[in-house]
Amino acid sequence: MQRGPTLDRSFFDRPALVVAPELLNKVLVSGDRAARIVEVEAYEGADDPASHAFRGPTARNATMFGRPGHLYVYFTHGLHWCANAVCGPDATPSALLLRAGAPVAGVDQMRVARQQGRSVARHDRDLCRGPARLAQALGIDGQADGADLTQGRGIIRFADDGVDPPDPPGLSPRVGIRLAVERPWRWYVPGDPNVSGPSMNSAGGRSMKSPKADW
DNA sequence: CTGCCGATATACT
DNA sequence: GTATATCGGCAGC
Repeated sequence: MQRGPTLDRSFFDRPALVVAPELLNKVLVSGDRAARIVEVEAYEGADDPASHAFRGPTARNATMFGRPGHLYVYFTHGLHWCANAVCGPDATPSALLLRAGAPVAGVDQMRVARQQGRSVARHDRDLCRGPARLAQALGIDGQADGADLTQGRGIIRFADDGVDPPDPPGLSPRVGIRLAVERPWRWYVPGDPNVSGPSMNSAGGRSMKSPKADW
């Protein structure tokens, strides 16, 4: 499986804005499947109107108010699951939405998991590009909410396989929100084709016609 | 590639 | 009733 140590609690027990760029290029392991995280977004608490935690704890967002290093999984739009890594400080809501990854192991299982009814991911690039796709590809759903990511033997964890975070990382506003859109709290790996949404890259010779604004 | 639209759980007014 | 941290299918370019 994946080489390298499992990220421990001290890694996550810091503000999400600090952890975010360091989490890029770490490997999210779920059973026999793994994806290199190439895009994350930070969400805070009472001062972040775009966050689920903005209005205080509920049954759904309880994990966000819990301990750093756990997985917050929520259901959205009536169909999709999305996964977050809870950050610090302890007992204050703070999390990183895992928005996209590059498949690195268990790709066959990912292809199976991503086939629902008639929908089929036609390119491997579509397996983990997007928060709900990433969760589905890795088999993460509501059962994984609250899982401890820092147990080395846990089913879901982050491995550091020695690939450094990008320097500098890409930075932009968060995707798909209406409030606090001006905050540049989305980090990504420049040039990675698995990044969802706007990214200042054309790695692999992809088009990049009318240059989109990028922070 | 871009844009529109529907599916529909959860939280909220 | 409305809004939402999304996605897939389709139309059109």
